[in-house]
Order: sequence, then C-alpha cells, then structure tokens
Amino acid sequence: MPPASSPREQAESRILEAAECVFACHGYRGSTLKQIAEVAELPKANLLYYFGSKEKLYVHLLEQTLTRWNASLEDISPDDEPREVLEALVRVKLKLARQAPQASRLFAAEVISGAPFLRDYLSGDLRDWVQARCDVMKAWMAAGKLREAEPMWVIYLIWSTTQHYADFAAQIDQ
Amino acid sequence: MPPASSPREQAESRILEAAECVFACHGYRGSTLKQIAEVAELPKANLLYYFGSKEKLYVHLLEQTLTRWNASLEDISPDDEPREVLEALVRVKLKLARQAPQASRLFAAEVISGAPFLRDYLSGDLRDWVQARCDVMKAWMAAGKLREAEPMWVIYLIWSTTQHYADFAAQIDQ
DNA sequence: CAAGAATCTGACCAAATGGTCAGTGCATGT
DNA sequence: ACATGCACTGACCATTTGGTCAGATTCTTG
Repeated sequence: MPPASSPREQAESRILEAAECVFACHGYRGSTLKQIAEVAELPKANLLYYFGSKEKLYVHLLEQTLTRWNASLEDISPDDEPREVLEALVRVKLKLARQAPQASRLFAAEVISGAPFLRDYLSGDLRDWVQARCDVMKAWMAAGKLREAEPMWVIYLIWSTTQHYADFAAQIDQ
Repeated sequence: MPPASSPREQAESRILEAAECVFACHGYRGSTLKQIAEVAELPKANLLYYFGSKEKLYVHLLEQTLTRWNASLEDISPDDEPREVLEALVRVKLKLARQAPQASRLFAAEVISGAPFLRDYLSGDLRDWVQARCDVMKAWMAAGKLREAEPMWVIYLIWSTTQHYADFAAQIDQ
C-alpha cells in the first residue's frame, strides 16, 4: 500500500491546485493546459497522464468543490429557528467564499457560461439540496415564522452575495 | 451624408450584438471570432474589417456597457432619504440586469477573470462613482439616518445580488 | 537482481485560433 | 465612361491548442 502521499497523490493535488487557480480565472474554454502546467511547474504531458483530458480535469475539480460545499452545509428542519439557520447558512457560505475564493470563482465562471458541465449536477443532487431548503422555508412561512418570499430567491440572494464577495475580494481588500 | 442606418452601422450593431452574447457566455479568452461570426451570420473577416482585432471589439463592448450603466444611475446627495435612494439603486441595477442580462454577464465574466481590461476603468471613472456613493452613505451614518456599515460592502451587496440574479436568470425562470 | 508495473516526458500531430491581404464588387460623383 | 473609395471576403499564414505515443526512468516485488 502506498504511503499517505504517493507520487500520484502529490502530483494530482499539485495539478488540481493549479487547475483550480487557472480555471477560476478564465473558465473552462479560456484556460489552457499549458498555462495550468506552468503554474503547477510540471510538464503538460504529466497532466494528461494523470487526468486523461482537459475536460476530465475540469469535471474532477467541479465535483470536488461541490462535494466539499455540500459536506459543509448542515441539514435543516422546519423545527429550527429561521433566523439562526439562515444566519448559519450565510456564515458557512461566506466562510467558504473566504477560505476557498478560487473554488467560489470556479463555480461562478461555470454558471456564467451556462453551466454546461454542471447542468447534470444542478438538475440532480444540488437541485434536490435546494428543493429541500425551499420546502423548509415554505413551512416556516406557513407557520408565520418567516416573512413571505420566494424561497429560491432567498437562496440565490445568499449565494450571490457571498459569491460576489469572493469575486471582488481583491478590490475589497484594498 | 449616409442615412441613419448605413451599411457600416448595420454591420457594426449586428456584430456587437453577437459579440456581447458570446463574450458574456465565455469571457474574453474563451470566445472565438469564428463563433461570434457565426452568431452574427457574417464572415469572420468582416468582423476584423470593422473592429480591427478581437481585443478592440471586446473593449468597445465594455466601454459601451459601462457608459450605458453610468448614464442610468442618477446622482444622490446626503439630503436624500437613504431608504428611497438605496431602493432606487437596487431597482435600477435590477432593471439593467433584466433588460440587458448579456451585458450584466459580460461585466461579471470580466471581473471574475481579474478585470484585465477594466482595471483602468475601475481605478478611474467607476471608482470615483463608487467613492461618491460611499461618501454620501457615510454622511447618512454620521447623521444617524443609516445603520453603521461599510458603504462599499453595501454597494457590492447590491451589485452581487442583481448580478447573480442575471446570471441565474435561466434557472430562476423555470 | 530481474521482471514488471508505475511514473514521467520530449517530440510530434491534426485542428483551431487570431490575423493578413490581395482582390472583387458596387455605389457615387464627374 | 471612368475613376475613386468604401464594403466585403476567400484563401492563406504563423501560432497555439488539446491530445498521442514511444520510449526513458524510477519504484516495487518476487
């Protein structure tokens, strides 16, 4: 059994890190393997050796990002207090945008370009995730615990705010 | 004197429309002249004839967008009522995002990729515009007319919300 | 040590990219 | 009729792109 950091794991994480950076800045089509290879300080052929193709590398990165995000976002129930849950939701998402601005940007770039690769995911797991939150919010509204509003818009509001925060991070920091 | 829609004007607006669509989806580097030409239903060489280069076409589009935006955003003064002004600001930006989602996306894509072409503009006219609003908000806070908050964040909040609204428009519409 | 598997990479390829250019129409004024 | 300038474009070019591959190197294991 290979140790915790086999050459494979080392190279893969190095490549993923570089790819995240480049894809986040230029989107899928705007990024080149050459540029990613330069950032990773590895020959281009090495990326292909480990990930097969540009597309596979990109999708791998997307899946990794969404898996992490979903893992960080706890479940909620209609019995919870809306204010606390929503505030927690904002804080978690904001923390993610701060901790992993690259991933946040990557996600935004993908969505802006029409989410060609995410579409399947959005109509699957993530869509379910969103739907579940919407249902809880509707229950809150029915019980008078939350002001009437379109739940999906609330989620988009939270996403958009934190997302844009990450996108403008450089400018905000000044 | 040529009539209101000379061949030049017709072709240029046709090209700009197509370019806005493509650049908005894929950013500068992710877009190709071939694709823009196909959308515009014109030969590729025609785009170059009128705009000289891909970069010039892109910058032309950015300038056009920002000029329109700035024209639509009225002035505000410390004597105004914060709630009204901020609500107006949101409504105008939201209207722009609805009316011209492509331009809104174009702007977002440019910012996400580090605003390489906008940088000059952001540090010039637009920055002044932002600064002016921040000053007014600070005056409001000093006068107790607005809750304490970092003014720039308020502006980013408004931008991010409307921006993301445009980006997710297709999904929201469902 | 030997055999085989895993790791790595320079050199190469077909396709696509931004851009050039010579040349073709075509309207207008003289 | 003819000259002039604008509008237009097919064919071409150098470069870059994602991807392949044969072979070199290193590691693991019997």
